[in-house]
Amino acid sequence: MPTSMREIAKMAGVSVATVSRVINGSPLVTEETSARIRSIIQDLHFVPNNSAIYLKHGKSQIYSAIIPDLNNPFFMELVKIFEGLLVENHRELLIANTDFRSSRTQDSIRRMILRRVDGVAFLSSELETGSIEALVRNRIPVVTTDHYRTAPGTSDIVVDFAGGMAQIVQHLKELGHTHLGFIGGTEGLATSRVRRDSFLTAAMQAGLTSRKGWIVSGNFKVDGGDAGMRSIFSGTQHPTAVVTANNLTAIGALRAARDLGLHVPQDVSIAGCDDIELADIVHPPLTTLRISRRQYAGMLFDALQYGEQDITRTGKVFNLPVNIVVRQSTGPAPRPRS
Amino acid sequence: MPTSMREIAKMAGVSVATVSRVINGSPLVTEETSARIRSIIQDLHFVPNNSAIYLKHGKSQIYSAIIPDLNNPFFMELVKIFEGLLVENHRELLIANTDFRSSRTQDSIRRMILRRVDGVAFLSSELETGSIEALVRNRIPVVTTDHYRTAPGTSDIVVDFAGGMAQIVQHLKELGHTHLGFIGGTEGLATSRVRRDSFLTAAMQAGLTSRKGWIVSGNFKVDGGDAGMRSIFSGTQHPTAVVTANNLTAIGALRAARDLGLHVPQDVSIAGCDDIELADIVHPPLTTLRISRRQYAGMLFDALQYGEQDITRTGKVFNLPVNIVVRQSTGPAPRPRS
DNA sequence: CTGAAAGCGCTAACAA
DNA sequence: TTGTTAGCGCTTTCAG
Repeated sequence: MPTSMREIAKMAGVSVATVSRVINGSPLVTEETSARIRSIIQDLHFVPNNSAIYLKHGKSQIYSAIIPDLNNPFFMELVKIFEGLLVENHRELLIANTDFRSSRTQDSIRRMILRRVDGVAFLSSELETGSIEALVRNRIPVVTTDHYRTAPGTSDIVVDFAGGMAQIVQHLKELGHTHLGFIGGTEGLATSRVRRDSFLTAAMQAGLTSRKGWIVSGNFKVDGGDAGMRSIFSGTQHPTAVVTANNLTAIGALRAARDLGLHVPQDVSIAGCDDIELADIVHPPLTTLRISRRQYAGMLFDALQYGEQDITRTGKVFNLPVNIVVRQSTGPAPRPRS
Repeated sequence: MPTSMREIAKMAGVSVATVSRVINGSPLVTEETSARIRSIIQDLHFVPNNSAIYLKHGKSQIYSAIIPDLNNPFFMELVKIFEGLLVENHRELLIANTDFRSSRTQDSIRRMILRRVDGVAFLSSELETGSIEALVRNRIPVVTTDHYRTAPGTSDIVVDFAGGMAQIVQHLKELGHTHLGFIGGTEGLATSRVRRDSFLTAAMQAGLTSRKGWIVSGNFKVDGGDAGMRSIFSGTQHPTAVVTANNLTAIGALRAARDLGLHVPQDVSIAGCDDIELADIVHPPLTTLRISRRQYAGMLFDALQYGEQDITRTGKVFNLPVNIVVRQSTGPAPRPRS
């Protein structure tokens, strides 16, 4: 049995209360007794039981992140930074991967309530509002991403895709592109719709054209980007630049382009979203929208803290800016071939 | 305040014990009372407090993984599978990223003891034995990787680099390569030494040659692979094939090769270790050693379970096989140019 | 400055 | 079949 405070109290010939005071640095203990107790704690490698402490205060000091796809480097970089931030703030991170499956999301939520975590960060938008209510009812604050709604105890982080897509389109326009394609995210997700609409709006405002067969859906993964690219290039007319909903999609598009004998960026330019470290590992390095993971993680934390202070208060909306990073997957538009 | 069993007991006009029985599916409750209680639980969305349960029987049902580099896709894939496995087995996963820093490892260990996790999986070998003892002393089982030692409560997973390197070297030999280079892991880590020694032994046994300047250290990251490759090719004589300590290193080597104007695999073959999904995203797709993440995760779990059963029992050694996956980064040896 | 005691939410004897 | 009760390890009044 791991040692308990009682045992060390007995050894020191004091009460558990005194031991507790020493551990918590209370000033009302003689330096002498304090020193004696501390040395015993050292000898026994005693570490207090956190669950008992929690049971006392009703806080677990654990936050949880519910993630759609841990294989996506963007999420893992985010998780890494978020974890670091939590540790700095004396909290722990519990992770739950949902594999894009709603059933696993539901299950994760239940587990988080069971664990009495102090907050839940959803890194995906694909969730029914009902699930969130169950958390808030249990006084667990929530922060969502691109959910486009707030509620008591529930904040939302909104990624500025409108601004980002405008930057990408502008960049492509300056390179002389006029015909653009777009490989979106998974059909049916709010975030997919916003990314696509942002792209379409930006293209329209820039006076660039696209057409039906050039706007396809993907799945936020490499194979979806690959398939999307092949679909776009299956017709007789092709765009000179393709924008994708995220970087994994762009990587797939890049691979398909190579297989189709297209040179990037000479024959076709490709631009992604969600900069990831790997973006400058693939060849050619990807032009992409960069979302600061640090800023994102900071917002997640702030939002959860805000909710913790008063769970009945309606959450805040955090705006997450994005910036284009130009690398080598975009270049001057080729002569139109059609 | 989240509802407690007492309140729902009061509402149902029964004792907390009965409520507890219903929740735990005890057969000794009238179907009638049981139904009434269940319906109240439903209405109030009551979820029992796990910390109290833990406090009762001394298990947190949480395992933790201590990871050197969450940015390494290999670890992330492993974490994802491990998390899935734990959830299936009614446990949760707490993660701690150490960024290869010993101080962060120490800190993580302390936190895990504080949390009274039921087991700790070290995904890196870089740790002092002392740290592990602190865990075992607190009755927390441990599993290490490539630590090459076991102790009470401490199992070890040994990756079969010897066999893997032999496969790689054999493959290169069949392609006609005779002069090999090697970019290792971080200087000073046991796992780096083993990978390098395995390579050297395999090369020697195959009768292939290497030389001092062709055996360099890296850091298990992309930049280390890049630097290592440049170092190897800075001399006047060059190997025709380079083996790396992991895939991130191989990706860096690939990038350096491209910058140096070397074609892969025409001018130089490159082979990695630790297959990761991204291995077939880079171009050319990497020839590499595949370590089954599923098998690895299963071993971690089994080892921890084994330790939980009897913490005083000396841990087991698990052997993790690896297999070469031939892709396109290796090819026939070019004519020797020296 | 220190101790006694209550209680956080739950489980598991032991009684009834 | 159900209730009573004693803790699990800790914090925190309230008394000394």
